[in-house]
Amino acid sequence: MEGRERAEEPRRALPPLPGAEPGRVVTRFAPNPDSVLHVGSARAAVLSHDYARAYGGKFILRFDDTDPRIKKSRLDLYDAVLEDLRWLGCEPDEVHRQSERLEIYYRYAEALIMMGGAYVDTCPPEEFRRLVRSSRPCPDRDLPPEVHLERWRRMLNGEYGEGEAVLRVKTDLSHPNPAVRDWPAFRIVDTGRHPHPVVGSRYRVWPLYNWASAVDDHEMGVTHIFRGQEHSTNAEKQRYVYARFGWTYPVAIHYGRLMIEGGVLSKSEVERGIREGRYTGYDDPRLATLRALRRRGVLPDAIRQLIYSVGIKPSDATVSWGVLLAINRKLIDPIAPRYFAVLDPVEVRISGVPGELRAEMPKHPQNPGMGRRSYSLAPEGGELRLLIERSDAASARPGSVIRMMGLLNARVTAASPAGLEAEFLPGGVEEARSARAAFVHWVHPQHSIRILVVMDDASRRAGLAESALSHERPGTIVQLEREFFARLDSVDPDGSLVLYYTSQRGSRWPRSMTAPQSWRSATSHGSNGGAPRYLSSLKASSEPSPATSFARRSASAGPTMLP
RNA sequence: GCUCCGGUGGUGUAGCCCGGUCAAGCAUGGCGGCCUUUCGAGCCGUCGAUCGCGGGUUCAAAUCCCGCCCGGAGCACCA
Repeated sequence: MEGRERAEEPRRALPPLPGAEPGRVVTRFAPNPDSVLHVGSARAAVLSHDYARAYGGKFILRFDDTDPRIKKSRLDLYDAVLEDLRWLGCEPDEVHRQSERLEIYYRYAEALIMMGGAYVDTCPPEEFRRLVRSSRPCPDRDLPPEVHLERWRRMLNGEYGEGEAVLRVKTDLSHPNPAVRDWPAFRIVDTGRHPHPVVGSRYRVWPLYNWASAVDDHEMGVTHIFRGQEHSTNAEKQRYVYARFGWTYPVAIHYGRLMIEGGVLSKSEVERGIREGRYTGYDDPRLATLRALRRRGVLPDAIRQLIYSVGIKPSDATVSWGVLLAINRKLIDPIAPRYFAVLDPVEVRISGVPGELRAEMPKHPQNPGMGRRSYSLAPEGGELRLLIERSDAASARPGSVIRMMGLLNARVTAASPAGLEAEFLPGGVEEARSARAAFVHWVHPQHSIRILVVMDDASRRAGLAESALSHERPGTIVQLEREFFARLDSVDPDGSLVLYYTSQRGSRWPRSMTAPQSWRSATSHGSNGGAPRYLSSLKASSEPSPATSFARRSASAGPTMLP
């Protein structure tokens, strides 16, 4: 692992962990369940989990839910976080909630008070701040431990109101960083008015982050801590507690923020946006939450590889969607079955079709084991009507040859904004090649279903896809050939199959900068300028309501878990 | 303001500790080409950084030293 060989591949493995002994590594992921996980939080989770596994150690999930008031936890989010974590492949060995461990924090507090290492401060906050800024003690500081023990009991008994007393850890009043000087360990919360979602109003004295964290990391035998660099002064604060008790502080590794360019990530912005209805939920495709990425068809391993490649340095990193999606494409390409879909359809009328034609295409060109999709298409009066993409039709010229992939070749005889007329040409792929034909995908009206694609900017595009698509399970990531990857999601109330856009090659943010011109016309309601009557009279499918069977499977399948 | 931390192509990252083989590797992106029944997938090629700026040490600096500039984080009875 050492040596100075050049990296020729993106990092696929973790660098060695400082101070790690095989079998003795304990890590923890400590979120506050006040929102769902996003790519940034995934960084701590993945590193903590993967290092624990790499060294045969233990990975603990600990909910840091000790603020019943400002960063209030929500009961439903404890489960949501665990679900996100499992999806990421980070199954915890133990799960704890700090709100259920208050007695433990109290015990250590008492011990420290008796050692003279902590005191109950009854100075008004402003007064304390004024004193400590000039390195002077609050008068309470030098009272004997017995007095503070007594005050501590009174705190617990509810004899002080909110803000009237706080337990502080004695550190160093001349520490260069005022925040480190005698930092607070416990404060009083009126849980009658602000009940905690787990323990209600059972406790009034609540530990602050540094106390609960310090005690738990020791109690749980944590050896390595991964967290954002905003916690680096906290490590410094906690070292005072460890020194007093004679404990060894874990190896703390701080890293910078990980953001996705243009992806909304801030907890408060996510919460506010959802509340105000600007986002459809935690899984709105514009968000960089894990749930949004999952719904879009981003695999957990893509996120993991991204985190590995960004590494563990303390500076912030803003990666583009392109990088994440490119990693993801490499993973989904081998497993995504191929289907035809036309989002902005125009009609092609092909005359001279000799008889019934059979289209048969592999679901995956490199993986025959995935099966095939096939359709028998009967011409009416020698004429076959197909739908193709408007942009494809626009580049066809009378006289040119067009290849309906997997089906037939035809020579274009007339082209207009309403569509194409063409005449059947015998021959297959070879003939099409030598005629320099344009290879295009198509949909037959009688063998199609309606689809609705939720794009990465949350707009919706309606279209048609070949009917076999309806036999795929929800959660499957497919490639709509020559267009993009998308994840099968659900069935819309109007019967359309709903897909979430995953990505296409070269996609950047904002995508509209690079989108083909044909996309501009179709934004939210699925334009169909060329064949409106045709589309509206279209039957959803010739097959026995595939949408319904899809819906049934969809309902029983539960949350989508990809292999 | 104070305390930490960081600055390599558009973006992310490797190298910096142990100076030369680094006018700098990889990925993404742009461009061009190829492709076995069919794909905006894949493959190949190519474009793009004198390594924040200035000075110093040295035969030699992205790598060591000093100064400056820029950016981030922290400075809560939040986590």
